[in-house]
Amino acid sequence: MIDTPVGPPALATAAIGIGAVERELGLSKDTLRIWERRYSFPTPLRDAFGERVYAPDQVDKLRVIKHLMDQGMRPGKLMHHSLAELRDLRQAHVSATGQPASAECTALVELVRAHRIEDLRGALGQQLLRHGLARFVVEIVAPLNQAVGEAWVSGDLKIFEEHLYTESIKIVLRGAIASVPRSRGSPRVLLTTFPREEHGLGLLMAEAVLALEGAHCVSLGVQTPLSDIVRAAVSQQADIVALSFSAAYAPGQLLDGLTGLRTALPAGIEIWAGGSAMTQLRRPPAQIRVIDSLDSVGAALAAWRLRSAAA
Amino acid sequence: MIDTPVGPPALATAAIGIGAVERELGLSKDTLRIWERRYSFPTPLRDAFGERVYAPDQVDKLRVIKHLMDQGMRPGKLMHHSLAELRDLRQAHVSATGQPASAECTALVELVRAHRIEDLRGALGQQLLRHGLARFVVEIVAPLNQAVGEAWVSGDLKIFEEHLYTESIKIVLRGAIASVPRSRGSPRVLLTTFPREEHGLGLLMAEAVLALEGAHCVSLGVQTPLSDIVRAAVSQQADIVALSFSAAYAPGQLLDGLTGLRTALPAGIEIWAGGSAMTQLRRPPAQIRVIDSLDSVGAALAAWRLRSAAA
DNA sequence: TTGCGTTTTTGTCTAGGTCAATATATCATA
DNA sequence: TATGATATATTGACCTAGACAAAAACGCAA
Repeated sequence: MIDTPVGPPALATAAIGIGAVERELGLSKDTLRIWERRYSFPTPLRDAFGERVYAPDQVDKLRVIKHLMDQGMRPGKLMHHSLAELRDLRQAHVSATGQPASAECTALVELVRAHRIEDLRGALGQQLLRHGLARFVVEIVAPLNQAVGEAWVSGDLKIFEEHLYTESIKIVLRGAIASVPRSRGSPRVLLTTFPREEHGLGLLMAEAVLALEGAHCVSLGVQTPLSDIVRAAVSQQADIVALSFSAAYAPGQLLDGLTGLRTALPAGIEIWAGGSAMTQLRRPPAQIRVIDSLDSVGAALAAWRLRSAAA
Repeated sequence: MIDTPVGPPALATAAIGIGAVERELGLSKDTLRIWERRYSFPTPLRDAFGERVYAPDQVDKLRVIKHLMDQGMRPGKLMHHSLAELRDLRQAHVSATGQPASAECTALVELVRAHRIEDLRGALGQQLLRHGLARFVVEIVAPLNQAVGEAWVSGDLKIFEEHLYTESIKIVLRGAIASVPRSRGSPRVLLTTFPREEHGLGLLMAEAVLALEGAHCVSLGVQTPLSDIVRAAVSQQADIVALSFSAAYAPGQLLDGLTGLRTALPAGIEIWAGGSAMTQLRRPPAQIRVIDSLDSVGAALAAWRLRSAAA
């Protein structure tokens, strides 16, 4: 049987409007227009009504630019490079900062690439059993996320493959969390993300580690407005509010949000913040516990319990 | 122990900028500005820099307006009414279209309101056992969603309470789905939502019913770009692509998206679309199966199997 | 190194205009 | 009385172009 090429040419090669780019890349219309004015990129064509129409390759380049900006680079430096040069830049950045992927990791990414999700879930479950939940999260899931994210930007993985991967991880983690005996213990931790932050995987990883360490977790899911985080923390008698920020989260909103939350939240409730956006912060705000890595959650919890016992 | 008023005055009463309103309500800046010009509402104050600042009560009114528009009403008719009048309008609309909430439903909403999420989860689990998964989804979860949504718009429930509710339902449903023996059966169904549609609860409900009926479900989670839906459907050898649209989904984008997807997708793969946005459509696009209610999923599946056997 | 002004960069906001798509109202026809 | 076509009104997405605060980078002193 011949593997007929079934790709959706009409969609994949179709040029798209400014609204579609905004939705797909998360770059506002204002931003797209002003880049065009300032940097002469992108250079969208115009349709019969004079409206901007972005070619697929420009969208690809914009995607890479967005990714590099999420890593802390600035648009002015990126805009004039070619797509190939940008890929090199990214490569250099990755090899400078990240550690090489483990063999297990590579094998799992291979399963994603082959769309063998049944096998992927099986393999994940196996790794979970082999390493235990804590090490599974820290040593397998975290680097795997990294690797899949990288592969996506370099075009090795399509979005749907990333979705398949994410869903699989979520299923495995949720299953594991559900099987941790539900402790009524302390501290009580409220987990959520700020508005605009729709990545819930980090949250789930944190919940897994916290639950395993005997904390009482209540998750609100993603995108809770600040005032509601406060209300929820009070009503649930939380000791800690745990927040997760992915790399794409705007640093300005992050700091404003955290300081605002700190002010609004009763002093007795701690704020723990983690995720890649936190590690890039030059100066984390006062009164916030930054969780650099899921490794350190256990220690942080132990410290909290000591403080709590002393008080 | 006295229940001290701990509300976050600084946050709750704070006026917000146009960008914040856009994020919170999903009304674009363009729309907010043009409403102001055309209808003299909203009437934001200006800060020291001449930028729009929306008072909390206007945001409330905008929220209700948005909700009524999602029900099919038009902005021009709504804008000049007071908040109280809008609430009456909504009430009238609800009593005209919806069926009254069952006793079980009311009791569960009460648990949400009281923030007794442990009890809520217990009660949900109990209902699940009592009714079985299919009837639980159709007779409990669906009306409950409705009731919670209504309560949120009328201000009876805060967002965080809705989040607590949603998370609880998701946990219960996911647990149930995981316990359905994973069939390698047919049809193979790919579940997801379009970009901009971030409500995954409907998807989960559909997955529960489908899985129970012996379909092989693969969920991509929410917000998959069209071209990736096509790629995923092909790579996973899906027979059916199932999509969910909440009330807020823009009808224009919905139709464009569905027809675009229909064109791009191989003819052998069916598209099933459900959710409240679908029921409001005057004329559903051709070649799309509209699922009016989760009730009808069983029948639709049976029909598919008949067609499939005949072919 | 750290801290503090200065300059550059950057994105969000302002205003008001255009226009296709959609919904509604009106009228004609079977 | 329905159905269908046509005119009119409504609506929001897009346009240009300018202003300006916040953030980052730079230079320099302690």
